[in-house]
Amino acid sequence: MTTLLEPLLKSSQIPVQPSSYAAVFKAFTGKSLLKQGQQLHGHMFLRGLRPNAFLAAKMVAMYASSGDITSASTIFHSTRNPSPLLFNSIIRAFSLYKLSSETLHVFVRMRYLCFRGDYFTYPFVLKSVADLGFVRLGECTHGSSMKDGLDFDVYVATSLIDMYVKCGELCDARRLFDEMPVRDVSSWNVLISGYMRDGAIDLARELFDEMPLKNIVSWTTMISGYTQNGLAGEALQLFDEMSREDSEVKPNWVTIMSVLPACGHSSALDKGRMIHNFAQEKGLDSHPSVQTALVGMYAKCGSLANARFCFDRIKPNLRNLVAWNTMITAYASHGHGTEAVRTFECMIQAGVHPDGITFTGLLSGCSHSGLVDIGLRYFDSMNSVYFVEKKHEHYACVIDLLGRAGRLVEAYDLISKMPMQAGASVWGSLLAAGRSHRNLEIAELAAKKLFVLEPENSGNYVLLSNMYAEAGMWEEVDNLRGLLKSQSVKKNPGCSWIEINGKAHLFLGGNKSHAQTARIYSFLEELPEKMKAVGYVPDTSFALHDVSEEEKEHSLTTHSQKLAIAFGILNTSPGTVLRVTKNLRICGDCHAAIKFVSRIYEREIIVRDVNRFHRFRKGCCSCGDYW
DNA sequence: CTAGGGTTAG
Repeated sequence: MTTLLEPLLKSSQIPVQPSSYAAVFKAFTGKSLLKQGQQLHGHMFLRGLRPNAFLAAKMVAMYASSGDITSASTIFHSTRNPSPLLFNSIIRAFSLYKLSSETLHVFVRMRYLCFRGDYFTYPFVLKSVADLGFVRLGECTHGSSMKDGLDFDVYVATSLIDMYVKCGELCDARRLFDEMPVRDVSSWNVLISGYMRDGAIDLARELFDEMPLKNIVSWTTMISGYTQNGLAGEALQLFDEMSREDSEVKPNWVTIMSVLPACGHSSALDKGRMIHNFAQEKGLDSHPSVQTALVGMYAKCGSLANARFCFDRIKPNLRNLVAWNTMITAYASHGHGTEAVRTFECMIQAGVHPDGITFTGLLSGCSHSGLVDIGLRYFDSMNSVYFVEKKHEHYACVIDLLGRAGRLVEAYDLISKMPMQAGASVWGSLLAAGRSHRNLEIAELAAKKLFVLEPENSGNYVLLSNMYAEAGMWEEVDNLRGLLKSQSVKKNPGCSWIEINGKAHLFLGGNKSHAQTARIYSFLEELPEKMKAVGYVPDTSFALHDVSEEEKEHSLTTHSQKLAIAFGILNTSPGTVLRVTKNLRICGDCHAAIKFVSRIYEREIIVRDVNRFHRFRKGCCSCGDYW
């Protein structure tokens, strides 16, 4: 491009026609040639040429595409007779920079000057409206597009649907879609995405099945929609379907990035590895966002080493906030607090500014590793050093930090000093702390708040009930059970799953429907004796039943967690690492039992519960019994 | 010119 500029600057017959300049500005647009553009601008200025509206439009486009929105804005504002083209250029520029209110401001002025919007104007204006989420404004814009006779233009109508979707007006979006005379793949995609974001999975699926032509975005929208609605299985199924050889669409990097969290969610390590290999083969693994998604996938599948490996493969200058956050959270969930802290400091060194998510990761990392004072210091520095607002979730982390360490009074004190109303996560942390430090008074206090805040959460009743049971307070246990019934709380059934050779095997507590039930149960029946021989004492306080000690012990042996581990030991060769995932928090008895199992059978067992990872080796757990 | 996106405590 410089070749275009040099002769122009040196030539004795320097162009005087604004249109010549305009042509060169246009040539510079979209090629990050800011320096050359500025040079040309300066040259023009020295020649005393004031840009007309047409030239200004080209300059705006050049500056906007080169990252200098300020200059673009200045040029727009200093042009005296703006044309519709100039308005379109600046509207496009502001909208791309997410300067939504500026976009609308300019659009209003454009209307005031009685210029018609065209199909280059409305999509950008509507995008800004969508970003702001102002339905009323959207309706006005809709009306305006009708007046200009463009409301059924494919682009404009699709943008209108997207706007209604993003403002939460799904019905209006649907009506418009149904009325459209001509639809585009994008029109379908916009609505599908809207339904998915609204959790209307079935409606999304219906449209997807119905649409005449699907492109890669349609497929990816469905996959990420399933993932975000917690339907990992459906996401993976759809991914497989579209990856078949005869499929007319091919996954791209966005698809890969969208499907990886589904592997993470279901702890499908083998599946995740397969997708990683697939991405490598197709050259789709070089994008930093894909690499970040890989870090998250490996971390959630229990493979911290692979997570770190993928993180290191991201080019240092491309490690953005999300990448750092993912790595910090990975260490935190695996109980590697010191590493989380070290990673945080590296991030600061690298000049990346932390956000709220960084601190939830960092603080929970400190919490899981007992780094109480370090955590408290970071909490204090959030506002003052890093200018990150302390939000409710950060208080929840710090209450957890103090609570785990047994500093219950301080934790309670902090709750009373919170600048906002303490919610369920804060009281939940306190309840857990009361439980693990056997402080019935604190636990009762927290539980009472929780019964009001989230009456449907069975976990709270179970936790308190277990504490009553442990203290032999059977009357209170009965009362709680009554309360549980009257509130018609559904007990969230515990389940665990293990992946063997790429296939997931799911176990429910006490369930006997698995094909190998007999083997599993006989394995588990022999287990207590073996464990008792090396010093195990069952902790029956984790069984929520007012029954004899013997029976309690039995129901413990069939916790889903133990079924999955028994199945794993029976179906893998000696020495294979077992990875088990549980939908609830791991119970104390299972935790103790797995420690023994890891020793007796010489296995490394990695357990992921709702909160974190436990890595059992040689009779010890990575959490140091601190969870 | 419109559509799909990786990180969030307990």
